[in-house]
Amino acid sequence: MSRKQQVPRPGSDLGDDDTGCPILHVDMDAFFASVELRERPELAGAPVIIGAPGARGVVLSATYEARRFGVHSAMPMTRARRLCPQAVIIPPSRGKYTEVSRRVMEIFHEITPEVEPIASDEAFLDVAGARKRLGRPAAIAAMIRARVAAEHGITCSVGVASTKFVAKLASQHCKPDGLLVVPAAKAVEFLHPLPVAALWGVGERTERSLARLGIRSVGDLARTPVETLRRELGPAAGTHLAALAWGRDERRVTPHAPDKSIGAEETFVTDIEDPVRIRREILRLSERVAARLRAGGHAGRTVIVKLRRADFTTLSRSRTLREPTDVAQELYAAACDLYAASGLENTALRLVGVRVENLLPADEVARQLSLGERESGWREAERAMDRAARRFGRDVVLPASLVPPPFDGMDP
DNA sequence: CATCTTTAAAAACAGTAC
DNA sequence: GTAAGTACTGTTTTTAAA
Repeated sequence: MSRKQQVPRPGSDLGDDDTGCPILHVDMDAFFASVELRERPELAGAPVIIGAPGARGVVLSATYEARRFGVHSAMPMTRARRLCPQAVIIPPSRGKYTEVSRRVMEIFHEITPEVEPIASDEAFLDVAGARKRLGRPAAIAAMIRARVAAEHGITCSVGVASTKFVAKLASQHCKPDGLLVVPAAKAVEFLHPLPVAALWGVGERTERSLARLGIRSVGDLARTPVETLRRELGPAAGTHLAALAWGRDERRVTPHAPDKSIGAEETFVTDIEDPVRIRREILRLSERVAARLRAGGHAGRTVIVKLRRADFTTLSRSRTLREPTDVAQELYAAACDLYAASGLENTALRLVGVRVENLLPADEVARQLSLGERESGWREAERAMDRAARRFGRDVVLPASLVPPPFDGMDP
């Protein structure tokens, strides 16, 4: 669900020679909206927006009919409604999209194990090894599109190229419901007319930096000395973009990289100033993060608290623990200290978040702890909570401070 | 003894992606 | 008057160690 604007269609025909183009980028079209439309066929052809209908939400997905009004992903819902008042608004059903995503990815895995998911609605495939069994890359791409449409009732677009980022640009270019091969020999010709913002990694800020240098197209970028780019954008980004501008991209398709951090955050319906309530939210988030750490067999050493003021300015504070943990109470303790030290205990906040980095396998922690140090007992308590939650459902097991007060008819 | 240098790790932040 | 949630990479700054 890229929020970048569609670029104009290519002026020239690139041909369809897929020799040396083993990389596929598959991207569902308006994914969440398309999934919803399967159950609401009467809405086909209508502007539909997926997003929380209440306050403070953003657009998660929009049909092409809605996009014609200027609506796009990540846009504040209030603005989207104003741009397109007649749009049908559907609240998101995360689980549904995850399930469709999983099954679409299964199709990819039938083709090759070389699948790199980028998000629930897109993935890279390296089909070099499937050549003998399934045919040329372009044929495989067409087969994927046909199967996804037939088996799941949604359309997708596929880019075929010799490198990841050109494949990605190709799928963007032919969307929706398209297939585009960018022959290896035509990559530069394809790239140079594109606006720099089309490149993966060039967002709003980078685009503005480049515009100050008079760089608007990828061709402009290619003609700019690497030194200039490195100075302006930093060594890493400068070097990287200079290579991309000439179609050079060494990155391989790499399946399932393990998580490097796990976190949870939430924006309040209305801003909260009361530190007691903030701490209660921090506890909730700590519970969620710890449960996910344990479910994945991780423990983490660095706890990060994210705080966003009413005016949207955001700060983060972090602390590295002596020992990694997967225990909510320990995350909570560290997070509360960080919150207290932030000096924002009497400031209205619109968002808090808790995140854990420096992950490692939890069994190593257990082994280390058995060599001497003893722990608080919270770990076992929380493991018991995990088990109870699996038996009886989430939300039946809560820390006392998160149990809603009983309604006795007297409390307002 | 105090200070300077280099390196490493941690912390804070910025930017980007979907 | 708007602006989710989750996660990654890279940069700058700070702190610690050597």
